Amino acid sequence: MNYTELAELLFPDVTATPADMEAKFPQRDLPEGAFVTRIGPSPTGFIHLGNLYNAIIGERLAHQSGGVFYLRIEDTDDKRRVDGAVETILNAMDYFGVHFDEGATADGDSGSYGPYRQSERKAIYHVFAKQLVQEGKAYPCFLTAEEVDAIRAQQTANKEDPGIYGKYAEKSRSLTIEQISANIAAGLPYVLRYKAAPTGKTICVEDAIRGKLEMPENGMDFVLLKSDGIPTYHFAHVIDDHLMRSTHVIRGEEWISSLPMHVELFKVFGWTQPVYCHTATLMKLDEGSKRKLSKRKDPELALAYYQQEGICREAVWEFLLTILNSNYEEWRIADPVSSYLDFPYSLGKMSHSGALVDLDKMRSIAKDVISRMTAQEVFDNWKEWCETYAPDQAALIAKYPERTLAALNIGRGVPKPRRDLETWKQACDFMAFYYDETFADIAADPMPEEADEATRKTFFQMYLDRYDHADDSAVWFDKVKAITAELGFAVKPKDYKKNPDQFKGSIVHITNMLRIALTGHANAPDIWEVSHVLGEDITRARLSKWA
RNA sequence: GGCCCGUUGGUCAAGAGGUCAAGACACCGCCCUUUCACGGCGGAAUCAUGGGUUCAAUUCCCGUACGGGUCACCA
Repeated sequence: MNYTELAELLFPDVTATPADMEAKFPQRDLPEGAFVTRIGPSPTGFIHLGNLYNAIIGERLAHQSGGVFYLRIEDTDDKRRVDGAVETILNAMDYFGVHFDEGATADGDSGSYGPYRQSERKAIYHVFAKQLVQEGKAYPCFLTAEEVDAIRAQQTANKEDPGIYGKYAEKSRSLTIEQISANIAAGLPYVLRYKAAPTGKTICVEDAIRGKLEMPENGMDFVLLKSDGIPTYHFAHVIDDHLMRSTHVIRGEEWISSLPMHVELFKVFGWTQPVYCHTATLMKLDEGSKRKLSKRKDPELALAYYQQEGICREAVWEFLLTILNSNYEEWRIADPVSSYLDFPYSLGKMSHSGALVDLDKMRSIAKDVISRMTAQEVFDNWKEWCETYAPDQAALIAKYPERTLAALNIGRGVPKPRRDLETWKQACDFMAFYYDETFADIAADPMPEEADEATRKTFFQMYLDRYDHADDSAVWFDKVKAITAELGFAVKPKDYKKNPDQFKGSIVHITNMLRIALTGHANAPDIWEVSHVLGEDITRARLSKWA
């Protein structure tokens, strides 16, 4: 077989050479130790936590080292392509603050190693496919889907490894150039397969996360180019990451089993392999056992979920960082003010096993994140979220901007800020009592039983009689204490606890009544502060209902 | 089924051949407190399992179980 002739027959239009490609996409001029990383999502219209998880690793490694982080769209599968999916990816990454130095954009590319959509790189792949054919390392295969299925069925029946290899590849491998030529002339579709030459050895790859990975070398005549001339993931990955000069390939552990194919291709091309970083799968606790997060069953897998719930981007980042690097939490405790971007992320601290996505923990982190913001930051972020997801709330915020800001300021800016707010969605519920429009809808907590109805009425009358909106917090509280004593309640909760028979209740119950009347909740911020945010009219109106 | 990856409390996890096996979230109790929150103190709770190697193994090796992945002209 004359391979040069075959290569010309298969790729008559390809005139560029691998050397041309090397020249066109030269080594990057980057400082020593700079990482070049990427994410390569498929535009299926669904972008999930795992995408963000890997994106954060790549982004951190690249940007911490003065390297490059880029976006490549892996759209080699026509059937799964969804219109607008690239925008979805871009929007989600932007929302979560993941920025690319180069790569696909909504309507094109930015950067000099493109195109960054695999569907637009056909000519590049064909240069290397042609090279492989020329060297006798790839060949056309005219097997139909039915024939391949039949082979697999037979292999399964014989308990053999499925696939096209060895004797099962013989039929295609032994085609003469005349037969191939005739087939092509007849318009028969074919794929280009890699011609495996297994030696029975074991390959060994040093994974940056997992350490040494050992497995049998590739023995399959796997597909390089599909019948439409578009490459499979395997071929595209090797060509792209080489030509785009990726130094590190960060991808999910589901790729470990195809590593032999990739290693083989890097070897036959004579290229140095990037460093592989295979990440653990994100898991979920379901009925007591761990399982992979599922697109169908687990809404929290989709990034859109976090946007809809209003979990702020920093919280998602910090949560992911805590499961990404085991020392992140300690770092954060030691340094509660710095941005998470200041954390020195490292591959060595990554876990090998699948982390469970614990929404409780994420909420706890979200509380911390929001508690560290200024009132104005909370105001802006919350309002922005409401504008898309809660228009009624957005209208209220717009109607009462000062009151809202003042409310958000309660217990904030102090060393130990309140942690009332966890998500923007939850903020709508929490903040409802600040607006008469939504206060009415709150299912109020029950008044404490320690005060019977008569006592309660008396209390509110006394309170309103003596209430002076101008009182400062100390004067105001002295009045509360005076009423408490007059009504036969203990001013110090401890006294009531020690001698429950001597008192009707304690000041706890008194303030509870106030709080519930004012906010509907037994759990709410400081009463004096709330009163002053609401203003005298609203305060008196709400309390009068109980007098 | 073959090949591969993994397994430290409920969860995230640190850890080293000899430790009282960190820390965080959640939980429970107490304290502080005008509620809540915050904070403080304390508690319960873990090395999947069976064999080796070793003076000593949760840590190293082998097997088993369990979980996961993968075996496409999908990524």
